Amino acid sequence: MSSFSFTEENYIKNIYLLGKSSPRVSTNAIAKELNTKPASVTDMLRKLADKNILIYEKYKGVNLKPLGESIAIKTIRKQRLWEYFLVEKLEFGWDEVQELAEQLEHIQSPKLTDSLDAFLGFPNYDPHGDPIPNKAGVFPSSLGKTLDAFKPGDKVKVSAVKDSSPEFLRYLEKLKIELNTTLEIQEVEDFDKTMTVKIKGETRSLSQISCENIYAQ
Amino acid sequence: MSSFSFTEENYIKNIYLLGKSSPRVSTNAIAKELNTKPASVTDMLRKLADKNILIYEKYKGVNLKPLGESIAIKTIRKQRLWEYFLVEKLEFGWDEVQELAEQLEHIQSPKLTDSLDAFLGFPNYDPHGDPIPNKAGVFPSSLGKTLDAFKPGDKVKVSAVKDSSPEFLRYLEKLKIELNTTLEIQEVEDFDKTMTVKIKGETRSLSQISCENIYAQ
DNA sequence: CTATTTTTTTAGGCTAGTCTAAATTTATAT
DNA sequence: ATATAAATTTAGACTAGCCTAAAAAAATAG
Repeated sequence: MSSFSFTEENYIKNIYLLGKSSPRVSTNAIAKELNTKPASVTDMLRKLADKNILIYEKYKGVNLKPLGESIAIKTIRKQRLWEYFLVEKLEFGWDEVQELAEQLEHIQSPKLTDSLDAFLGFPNYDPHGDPIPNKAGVFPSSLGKTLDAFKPGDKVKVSAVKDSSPEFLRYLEKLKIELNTTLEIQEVEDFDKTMTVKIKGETRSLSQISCENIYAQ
Repeated sequence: MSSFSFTEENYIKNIYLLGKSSPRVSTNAIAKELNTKPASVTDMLRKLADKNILIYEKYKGVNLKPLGESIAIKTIRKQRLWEYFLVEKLEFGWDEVQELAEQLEHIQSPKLTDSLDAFLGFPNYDPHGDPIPNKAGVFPSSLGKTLDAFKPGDKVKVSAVKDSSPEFLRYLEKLKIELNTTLEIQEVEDFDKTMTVKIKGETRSLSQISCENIYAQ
């Protein structure tokens, strides 16, 4: 069981996140993200390449290999579970948990992560709305996108909710929206993004806030 | 706000704990406790002496100064709160939390510690029965001993409770026992350690379990 | 297409914390 | 009290991770 240092995990996680928006991650981008100098990044990239974490070609940027991706996802899972814990259980503000979660995410113990997950009720999203991968490394976003990402004419199936408070769930019940309900999107109001949808034959409107809290595909 | 590294905190905590059983803590004892070599310990002792954490005389061992003690107590507080969390909330066995708590105890955030304390209900003892210092660094044992440690004839004043569940508190209320109530211990049953005590003129009996949950001095 | 700017790498050096091996001090046993 | 053993310190070296300054490569502008 090779294990990775605090610092290595941090590099790997951030390379993964930067990789989402650009195919090759540059030395400078990493340095900026981690508040270090490009020279230090080069050193670390060499090291991580040797460890089979990523593919590194001089002057060409890097890409994670499967091993690197899996470490990144595990780290992200830990980070987001801790953020959820801090906000939901310890009553931190969602804006003050970042730094702290970045310390907690590097605690080494698979059992801890999974116990925490269970204790929190297997949340799908952290307080910032970012998806929390499950134990197997699968992101819930593979459950679909939030409703506001669709457009008139789309016919979609409800796959999950983001806000799972009793209030919201009761509201959905009233609208006759449940898991696997089919929605036909008819119109989106330019002004406030209110959506008109057809649910089981009935026409309803959903506020932007509601749409952001319903996943469909 | 000078802050201390993971490693420094660990040294300080262990020196404090070793200091409980011997007046001067030796280099070898520290090395054994931390699984390092005596030579490494010497280096660190020098450094900590320079930082005003402890008094170090070559070949004579060390003693913490007040600053060192306060850091040690804060670290112990964190460790024991995390152990409590892991056992009570995440359902770890009391025998598997040591190593993990030693990682968690070095997370830097006073707010985290106090929020965790509140979330856990301000426990006085960790799962191993070791006392958890409060925010001010006071150990609950300085609140007195549990009632079962006293003997017939003793006249004591209630200073705290260990179990602070609503059930237990309600039971105490019924017995007219509150903070600072004076108890006169009359008799202790050999068989099951039931105590007969006089409370505000009335004679009552307290089971062993109750006695173990009442602090007095 | 060449000159300049930007990005990246190399070279060499720093600190924290660790180690081994050797030297020194203290403790112990006769 | 002195010889031996045990504890401790010193000296010198190592690794991880970081830095600055300078060199090299790639991108960009005219």
